[in-house]
Amino acid sequence: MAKRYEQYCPMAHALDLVGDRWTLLVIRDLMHGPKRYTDLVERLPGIGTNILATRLRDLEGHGILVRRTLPPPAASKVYELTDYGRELRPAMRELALWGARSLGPPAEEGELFEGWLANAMDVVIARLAPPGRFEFRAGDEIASLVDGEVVDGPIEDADVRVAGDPDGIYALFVDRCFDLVSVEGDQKLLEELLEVAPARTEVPVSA
Amino acid sequence: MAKRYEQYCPMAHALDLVGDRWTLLVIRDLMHGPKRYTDLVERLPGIGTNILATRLRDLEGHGILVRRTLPPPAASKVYELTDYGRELRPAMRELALWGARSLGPPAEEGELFEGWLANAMDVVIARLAPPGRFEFRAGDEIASLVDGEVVDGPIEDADVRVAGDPDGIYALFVDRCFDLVSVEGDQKLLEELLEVAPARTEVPVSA
DNA sequence: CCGCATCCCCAAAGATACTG
DNA sequence: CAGTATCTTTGGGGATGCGG
Repeated sequence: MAKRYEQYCPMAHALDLVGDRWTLLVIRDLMHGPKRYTDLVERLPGIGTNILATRLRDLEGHGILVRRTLPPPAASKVYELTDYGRELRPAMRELALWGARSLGPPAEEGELFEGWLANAMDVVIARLAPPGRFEFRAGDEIASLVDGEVVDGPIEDADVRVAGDPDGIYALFVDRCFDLVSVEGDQKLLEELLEVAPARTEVPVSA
Repeated sequence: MAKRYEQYCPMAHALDLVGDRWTLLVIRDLMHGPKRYTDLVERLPGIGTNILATRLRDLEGHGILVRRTLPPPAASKVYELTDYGRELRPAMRELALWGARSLGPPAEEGELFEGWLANAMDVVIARLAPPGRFEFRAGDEIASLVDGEVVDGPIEDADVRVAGDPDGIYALFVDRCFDLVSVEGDQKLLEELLEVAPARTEVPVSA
């Protein structure tokens, strides 16, 4: 995993650090907080344990994450982004925002892995979200937004709670269609939130 | 090059489109205008012609670039980004900006390939550049900035012309040190331009 | 269980040669 | 010039094993 691209270019250099297969997805999963090895395996279908181990070692070597042992009685190891690693957020968000344009609603159940809702919300709405406490449920997934920050799982004292299936949540965010979800709480605030979601745009080929 | 990551996530989807090795570098080289096949080979040291051919075919299939035949007498084929492809610019810029933080000055001559200066300038200064016409020479490379837009090669009627070797240009941009370059024209304007360059920041590991 | 290391196999990448 | 064809090498995916 040493240098691949032997040219003087900031982007080539960035790709030397985080351009390997799976690497950005590992970082994505660590963006919302530290995770254990097996948590990462769950969220990265098909990764192969050796690859994950290699990626984690490389990322640690580059100062992008650190390996930490939780205090007893937990005493398990977690991987956590450094500040340097967290500073990849703007780049990842722009990339995901571009990707979101040609990503339709979830096609098969099999595509949905733990954390998908939080990841999607982080891209679509977390940038300019108005202050407030929002909780979203799409099937089994629950993710929340607290003053512009995405957090995994449910929250207390939500201003708005939205529930639906994945398609319904998709329709809500992308088309601002409320027909397939149930909303509880301050609907005005929800509408305000959806204002900040990027508008749907045409792409040449949806593949 | 079909789908690699089988999960519902905007970033995973983006990486399915442009996450293959070399792909973002190909797009980077097309950002400043259409290029021929062999132009790309020159700018991508070590790519292997078959890989480039594959990447170009995939990118065309995804609507990110088009293959165009120039009108006679040139009649050669060029690859050109579509609007959809050009919209990757913000993502690429953020990524390169992050990469620039741990990229030192050029170490060996062998790292410098055609277009490196334009690529670097695009990242470092083109975002918020003040209006004006700037021309930079670093060794053999010449790139210019016209009202915030990077163009390859020299320009007429430059407000400022800067010349030096790669290290000197690096010192100018990163440390705002004028000692290793020669400046001709409106130095005040140049200083104003350098204001927009991101400040040097510490990174945990420079590797 | 969790956190990997090992092994096997195949697919993709690098290098080179060659052709329309 | 713009690729294709071929060959070799490297790296990834999947299963399994194994110490803590």
